[in-house]
Amino acid sequence: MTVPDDAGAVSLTVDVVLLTIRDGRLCVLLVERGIEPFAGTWALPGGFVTADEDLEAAARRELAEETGVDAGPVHLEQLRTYAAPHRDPRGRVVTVAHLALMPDLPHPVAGSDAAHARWWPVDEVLTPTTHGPVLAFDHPTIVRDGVERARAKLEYTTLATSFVAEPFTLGDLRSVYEAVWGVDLDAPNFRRKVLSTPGFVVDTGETVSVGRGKPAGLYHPGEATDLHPAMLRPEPSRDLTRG
Amino acid sequence: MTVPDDAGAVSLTVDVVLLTIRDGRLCVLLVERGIEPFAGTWALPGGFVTADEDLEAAARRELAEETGVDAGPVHLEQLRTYAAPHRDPRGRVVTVAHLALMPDLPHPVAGSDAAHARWWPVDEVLTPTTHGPVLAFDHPTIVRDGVERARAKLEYTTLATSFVAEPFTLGDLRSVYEAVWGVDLDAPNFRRKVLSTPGFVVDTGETVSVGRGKPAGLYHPGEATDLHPAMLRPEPSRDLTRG
DNA sequence: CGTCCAAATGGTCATACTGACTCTTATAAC
DNA sequence: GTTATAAGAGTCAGTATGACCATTTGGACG
Repeated sequence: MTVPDDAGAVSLTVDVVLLTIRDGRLCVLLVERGIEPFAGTWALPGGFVTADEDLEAAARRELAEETGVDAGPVHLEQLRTYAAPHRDPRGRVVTVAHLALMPDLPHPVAGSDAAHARWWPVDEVLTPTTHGPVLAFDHPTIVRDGVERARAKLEYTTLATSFVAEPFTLGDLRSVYEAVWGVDLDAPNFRRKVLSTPGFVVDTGETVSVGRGKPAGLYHPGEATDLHPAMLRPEPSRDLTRG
Repeated sequence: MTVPDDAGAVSLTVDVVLLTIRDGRLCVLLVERGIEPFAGTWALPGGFVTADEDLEAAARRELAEETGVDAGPVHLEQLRTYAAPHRDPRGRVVTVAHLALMPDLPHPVAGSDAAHARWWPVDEVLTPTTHGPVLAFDHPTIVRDGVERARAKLEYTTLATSFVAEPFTLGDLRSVYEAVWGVDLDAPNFRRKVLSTPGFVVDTGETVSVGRGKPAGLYHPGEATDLHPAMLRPEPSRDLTRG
């Protein structure tokens, strides 16, 4: 009782849209390809799924191997599967894209295989520019879908906390929304919304002072995962391509 | 420049969670398996993706072949990919599950291969009962995910119209929400919400009278796809397993 | 044929949430 | 010490919602 060799035969890969926020801009991690096809262009970290490995394990392994990112602390979820017949010139390659979010830690983009990994602002990736990267395969579509998923999930989940290191201030958290959505949010209203959502954040009781301004309270992520009602996303006042 | 035969080699299938509403209950279409593995149990319609076919085409083809459903009018979207290493005893079979919604038309569950297709109320599928079906593979999980996706999308999209034949009354549309969510909605408030959302429905100007009660206005689906703000889902008052 | 019923439709009102805004406080930079 | 900056506290009007009540209308029923 086995599957005929040719029944639905494909090569299966995972790719990871790893997002973080650097200098107030939403950024995606890309790896420069050293081999054909698409040598010299930039691709999402990813690779073939091995024989006895599930998808999430494959995604975390590839993340570690190709970019030196310890996938332990990052949020990882399945995004979508891309299977257009000729998306890969080598043959029928189907990829299960994943979305990963992490804070802007002193990023270990320095591993062995990871020498060619780099953070790119998503606006430079999504809008073709002279100084932006050229993407391999259908990765522009995948990046776009990943970013849109992230934008949507900030509305109705507490996932924004995945973008900041602990502990964080409400200003840090607000900066996440502003960077991902490309809008400016009213600080008092944002504060009211976050604090009125049970379990969104937990007050540590401590404060920090960063440069000018009144010291800010420090928080940890709470137990809540969903926002009811949702955080409303204003129309993009800033240019969304600034990501 | 090809992929080594063994690199990420899997068999790829599509499966479809086709939902409709019959007699006020949310139902899923299942097919009785005639062959091993899982002969005699019930499975989602689906099958292997052919060499030059994309996923959506495969899903529509399988729906037509296995259940006689003309996939033209049904809403179809990718749901999630399931790839646990031993989910299929025949080998490494990965399935891309899809979610499909259709109105309760005089359903053509009568095609050739489709002789073994049947609608099952989702509550009988999700909660093991003596008279409910036994599902093959990891299809219980897939059905659960599909139903949860449908419930969620009714909140923030106009997808409920995919469950009703045109033209429809606001009572028909409200019944969709009530069946999928397992709640009772206030008719005047529901009406206000739907009519105040531009492009949710389009008034035909005609009315119908069905049995008792004041004749109801008839509507077509509008151009809108998203609901802002969302339709709020009350806590399940009715038992959700009645789904 | 008249009455009753059920469902659609048309409203009201209190409450919750949001967006826009002002004001105060506390710290670092100058 | 003064000022710039950001956090934090609070106000107020507009909107959306949930819970109701009232009216309309055609078929069902006697």
